[in-house]
Amino acid sequence: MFHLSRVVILGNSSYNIQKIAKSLGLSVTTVSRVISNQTEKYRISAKTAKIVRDFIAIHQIEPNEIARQLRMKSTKTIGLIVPDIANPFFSEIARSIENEARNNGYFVILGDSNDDQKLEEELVSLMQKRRVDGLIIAPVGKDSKTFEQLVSRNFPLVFVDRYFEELDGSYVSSSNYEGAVKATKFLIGNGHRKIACLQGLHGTSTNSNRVNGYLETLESEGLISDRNLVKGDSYSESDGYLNALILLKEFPQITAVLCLSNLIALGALRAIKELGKKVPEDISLITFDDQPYFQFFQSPLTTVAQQMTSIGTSAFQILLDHIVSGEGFSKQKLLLDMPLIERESVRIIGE
Amino acid sequence: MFHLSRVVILGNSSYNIQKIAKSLGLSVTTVSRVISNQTEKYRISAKTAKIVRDFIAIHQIEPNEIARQLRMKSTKTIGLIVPDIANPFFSEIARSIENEARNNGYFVILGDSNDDQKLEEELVSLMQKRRVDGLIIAPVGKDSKTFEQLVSRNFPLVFVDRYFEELDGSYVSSSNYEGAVKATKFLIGNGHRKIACLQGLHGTSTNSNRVNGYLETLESEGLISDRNLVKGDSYSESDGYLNALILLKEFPQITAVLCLSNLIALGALRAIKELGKKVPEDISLITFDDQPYFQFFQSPLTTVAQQMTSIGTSAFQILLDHIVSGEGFSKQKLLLDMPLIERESVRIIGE
DNA sequence: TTAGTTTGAACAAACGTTTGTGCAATGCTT
DNA sequence: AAGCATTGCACAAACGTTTGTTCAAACTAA
Repeated sequence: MFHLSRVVILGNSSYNIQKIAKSLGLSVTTVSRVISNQTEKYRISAKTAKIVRDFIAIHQIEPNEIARQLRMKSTKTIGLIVPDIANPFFSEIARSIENEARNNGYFVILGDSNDDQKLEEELVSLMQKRRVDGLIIAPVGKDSKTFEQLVSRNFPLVFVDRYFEELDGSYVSSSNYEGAVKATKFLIGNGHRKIACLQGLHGTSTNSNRVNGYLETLESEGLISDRNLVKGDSYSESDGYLNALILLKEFPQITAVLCLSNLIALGALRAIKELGKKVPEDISLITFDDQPYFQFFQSPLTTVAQQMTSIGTSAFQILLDHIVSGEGFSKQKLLLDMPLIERESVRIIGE
Repeated sequence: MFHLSRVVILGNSSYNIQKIAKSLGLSVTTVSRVISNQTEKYRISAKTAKIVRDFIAIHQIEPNEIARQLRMKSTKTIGLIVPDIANPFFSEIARSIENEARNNGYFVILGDSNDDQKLEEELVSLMQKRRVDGLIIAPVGKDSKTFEQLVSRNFPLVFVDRYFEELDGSYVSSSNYEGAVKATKFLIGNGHRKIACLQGLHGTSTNSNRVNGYLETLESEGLISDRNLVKGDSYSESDGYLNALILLKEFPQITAVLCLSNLIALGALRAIKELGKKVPEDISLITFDDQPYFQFFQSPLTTVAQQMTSIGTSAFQILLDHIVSGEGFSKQKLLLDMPLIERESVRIIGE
């Protein structure tokens, strides 16, 4: 027999629990129960358990998780769909979700919708096929129809960043209205009267809330709120650039601009530079979404920050809660505080 | 009968192809073959195919992908493990990989190793259990032992960014040596003689290549290469900060510093600022890993750029090649060009 | 009409787990 | 020594697909 049993097999050489069972003269059942630590419940002797465990350790066997998923009807996987994983705002959220997920035994499969509604819908469908246990989505945000069925089926789902008023789904976002109020008041407090706003995607919750906060603050502070000073229709750098250009040419009296995203701010900065103007000497600027590197800018940016890490961990916790409690879960809507971080991009205008 | 068949069932109400078959009075086999577009091969009539397809469309059925994966022994999923998904360098790579993967019918599951070797190893193991078809890993990088078995088993695997000389695995990275040479020559060409280097994790391929490029260029250009001017042991912001502080205090004669990562540069900048010095007036700076926002810095940073998108797409293509060609695959080692992007963080020193 | 061919679909095994239940063998009690 | 409780493990079905093969019905040709 040449001691065949002593041949060393490296790595995961397609061993499965059936082969383990055969090699050890045990039943598949027993092996399975040892692996899943059910030895107590099913009275597997300590001796047998050790034999199995040693064998697995020596041969470095990784039991087939797919089969387990099929049998258990649970994949221990969640889907994460974001509009742009390369945007530090979303990648920071992704990081905290991944961390939280892993610490709770879940995997996350990543989908980048590229801010495209169609693609987003496709990703949702694909992830359903994959039988993810739940979804965390930073939706593109204009249209809730993709998610209606998911929500009405009570499928575990949490929106982050943007959400839908008309949909009774869980979400975690920031108190965007209050954030905008804070920023606008700060500008007014520093003497600014002609304040423009570079907005993001029209019709998204995030955007509406911020724009409303901005407009209503202007009015409550006794200034005129001029819709013409609100421009833009995307959270992107290019949109920020283009509209900053238009805005500053059209209304030279503008002394401050409120940017509704980090990318928009980058675009605005590019436009301002190109026009030969300076921040904050010529134009003051406040933006949403704080980034660590903002402090190193020519003029370190004053920002309204989102608590990305908290958004991520809360979102996962809510999702997990939904997954485990199933039908009995009641939707959670969470709005996190937005601290104003003062740096040097806002000039004080004397009266 | 109350026309029960007309009850509208919304969404994926746990329909599977068995129930479809039963509802339609067909066999599971037939339904499966329609779904997988094998109607030609198995001669399913167009009429039958249409009936099945219509039924699926109406009821919005998503066939169970898990069962398919089990049967097919292929998950159409790859694992992506990076040290820090919140680092724009890695998130950009992640984006291009996700894109490329989706366009080829693959999903990517995300793992953040948090620059921790232990965690990285665990992630690899977990992903093996999940039966990913392949792995793309930006390894922490000090120790190749985690991957030895994977490579010797010829498991589809591509390293990005960092890799291991001693391991015959595929990788996609940048020509780090040449990049460092370019940067160092640029500094010397601008009159700098005392050039320090803030390095990343010691013992990683990326770091060694860059440090060697730096040191050897100093010598080839007739300057003294001083090992004491090379400090640091991590690609992180905090490491950059700490070592910049030490370095600048210890050697006040330094006129330029070469940072081996974007995060290190951020840390160095913080230290320089704290010491009351200015870039480039007091200290010139070049860093690896270009970021779009570098142009807006107090002193727009001159950088040695990596082609993140190309790294990602190439890595996936190589991986796919390995997956489909199986045993017959021959390893690919790819080093992408690193363009030097000149901005304003390097001062010209007169002789 | 008969034999041969083509068409359209079904049977059943397999992928690798988990788990309710059954059943010897052993231990304990009196 | 007999009866009962406990211990330790195995049987077999189920999860939802895919696919080689079989087979009846319909068509074709002579």
